[in-house]
Amino acid sequence: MTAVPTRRRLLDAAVPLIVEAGWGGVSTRMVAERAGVAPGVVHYHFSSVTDLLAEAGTEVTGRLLEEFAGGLARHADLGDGVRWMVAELGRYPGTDPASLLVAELYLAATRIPELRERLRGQVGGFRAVVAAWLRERGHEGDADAVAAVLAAAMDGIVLHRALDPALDPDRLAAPLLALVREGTR
Amino acid sequence: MTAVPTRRRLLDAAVPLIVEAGWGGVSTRMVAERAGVAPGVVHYHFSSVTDLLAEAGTEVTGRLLEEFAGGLARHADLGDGVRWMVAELGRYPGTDPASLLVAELYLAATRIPELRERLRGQVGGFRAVVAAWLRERGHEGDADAVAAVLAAAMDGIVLHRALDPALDPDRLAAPLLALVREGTR
DNA sequence: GAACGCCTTGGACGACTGTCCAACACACTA
DNA sequence: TAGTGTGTTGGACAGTCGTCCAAGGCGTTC
Repeated sequence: MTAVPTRRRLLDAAVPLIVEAGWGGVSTRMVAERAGVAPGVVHYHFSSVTDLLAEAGTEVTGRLLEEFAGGLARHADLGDGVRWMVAELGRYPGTDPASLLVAELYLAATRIPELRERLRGQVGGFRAVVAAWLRERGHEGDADAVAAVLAAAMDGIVLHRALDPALDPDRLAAPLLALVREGTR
Repeated sequence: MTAVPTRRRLLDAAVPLIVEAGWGGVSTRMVAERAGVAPGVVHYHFSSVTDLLAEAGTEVTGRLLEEFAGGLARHADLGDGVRWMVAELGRYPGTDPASLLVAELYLAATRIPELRERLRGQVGGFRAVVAAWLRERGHEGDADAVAAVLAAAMDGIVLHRALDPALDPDRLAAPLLALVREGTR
């Protein structure tokens, strides 16, 4: 059996802690304890706790966005794609770890320029992928704008679902379809 | 001149602090100092700092949503209303105090049930107002669903704009119009 | 075997935290 | 004038925080 490097274990321990305690609630000792190492080791591998959290967080969001973009690519039809997106929304009720992590990162990014830059790149890339997907499937309008609204709506829906679990994603499919269909013939 | 009651001053001091330091970063002494009172006074008027923040925050969000609903009511045409909404979005680049406060509250609500209930009520009420507005202006589809997507998209756009200031709200008007026009004849 | 670099340990440091409370100020009623 | 109640003060309390660092464990190289 190969031992997991300490640095890796710190990153893995940080992610669930951001979700449980919130960005500002994660302490050096918490991460160290969950990773099973001494407290001092955090500052050996990372310049600060914030640095560790930012790296651990964006690692996950990058993976999430890539998976999502990959799933979208598997759908040849605009309607199928949107319906798949709505089904995917069902997996993120807003109170699950992934949704909470993303929300924590968005918020922390407003205060940490370096984190904001990383997230901006990831989200911007995702928007570009969606826009390209729209164009390839026959969208002839302002695909960039539609992609931006679509991406923002997805995040917003997850956020609102966290407040109100009664908000049924399936019912939202029709309006989202209308959004995507605009500009096609 | 009438003196502002201490309780009121604490609430007023708490709001900008949530924005500056983040929900978890606001301390008893911070609020007291900014309000110009002794630290102990916080626990005389509120059962905890969290309680103070929740009350101060929802007071502001309630006012914001009411103003927004009122502004929407002034527009007789669906198109005019959406264009007004987009213009309104320009006032919330995501890094302004109001946007940040709302984001902080959304996130804190995932961990504080009582706050979640209050926010859920406010946002639910707002969705209902938008849905009614849609129906009165001739929307014959699932106005509740459209209102939900519209409200979520607004929040999502603010969030994304915080990451990427280059995201131009004006360009998003067309897709949002398509969203609202679905179901009208 | 000695010397080296990488990694880890566990505690020291000063600063800050939320909460609580005895003491006190002031306006009001009896 | 004495008494009561509301509001305020500033510090005590036990705890946690991020960061740093002397000390030591190892595997590799000379």
